[in-house]
Amino acid sequence: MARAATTSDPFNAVAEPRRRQILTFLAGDERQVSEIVVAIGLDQPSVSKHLGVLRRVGLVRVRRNGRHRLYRTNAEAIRPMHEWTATFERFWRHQLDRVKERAERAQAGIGGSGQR
Amino acid sequence: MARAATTSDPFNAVAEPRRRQILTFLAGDERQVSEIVVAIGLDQPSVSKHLGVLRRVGLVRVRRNGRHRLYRTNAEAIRPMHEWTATFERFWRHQLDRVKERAERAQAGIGGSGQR
DNA sequence: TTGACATATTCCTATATAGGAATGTAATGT
DNA sequence: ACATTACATTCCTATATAGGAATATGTCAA
Repeated sequence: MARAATTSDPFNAVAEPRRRQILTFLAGDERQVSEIVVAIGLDQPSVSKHLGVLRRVGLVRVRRNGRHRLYRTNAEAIRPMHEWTATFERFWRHQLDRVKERAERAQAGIGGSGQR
Repeated sequence: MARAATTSDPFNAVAEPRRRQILTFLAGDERQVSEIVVAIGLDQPSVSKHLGVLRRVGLVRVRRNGRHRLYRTNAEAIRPMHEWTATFERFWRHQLDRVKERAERAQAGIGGSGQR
């Protein structure tokens, strides 16, 4: 089997760095495609294709205005990823505590466990 | 250009649902590969390959114990993703506020803006 | 209608999988 | 040494890009 489609879910869509850039750029205000092209530094067709992927998974919303299309990040769609990563928060806090403890033991001259 | 390697960064590594499952499973305790195989329901070689990807991007740590290898999630490596998604938190709060406002206006019988 | 502008879509190709099958390798018991 | 257990790695194939080039579509202006 090949890798899952970039349009299968937000996790796959944001795996591409350019798309993360675009989402950041579109987080605050609506922008037209030509502005995104300038900001990201990719050619227009590539930007449109990335926007297509982001739109299919609901990470951006579009609105037409004359010949322009105004895109904006749909932050709500990022929330599930935030929540998934949040489930690990208590674990990285624990890890930091263990590092701190180890440093304190070293300070006290007790010596390390030697676990590589 | 093809898609970036799954080993290029954590974002690409967690795009695969099975790898997210594995990270969740390994978040609390060390587990040996055979336990992961049972828990995830994939065959052993596939699990080993996923673990290899996760290891290369630093999302898991391994330790040998006799013939077993004990894997554990390295939560610290998930933190950058948590922080990236967190930059959108204020925007989804705004969105929720706007939805709420709209609902309140509708309740008051003022009517919507009609913006589709 | 014709032209210009803004954006989307199609075609093409090199690349990177994900999983299945088969095999390689390290550690332990006898 | 040999069988066994526990994993990792290699080989194979169908699939899905990402970007570049070219083209199509949609909108407004005269």
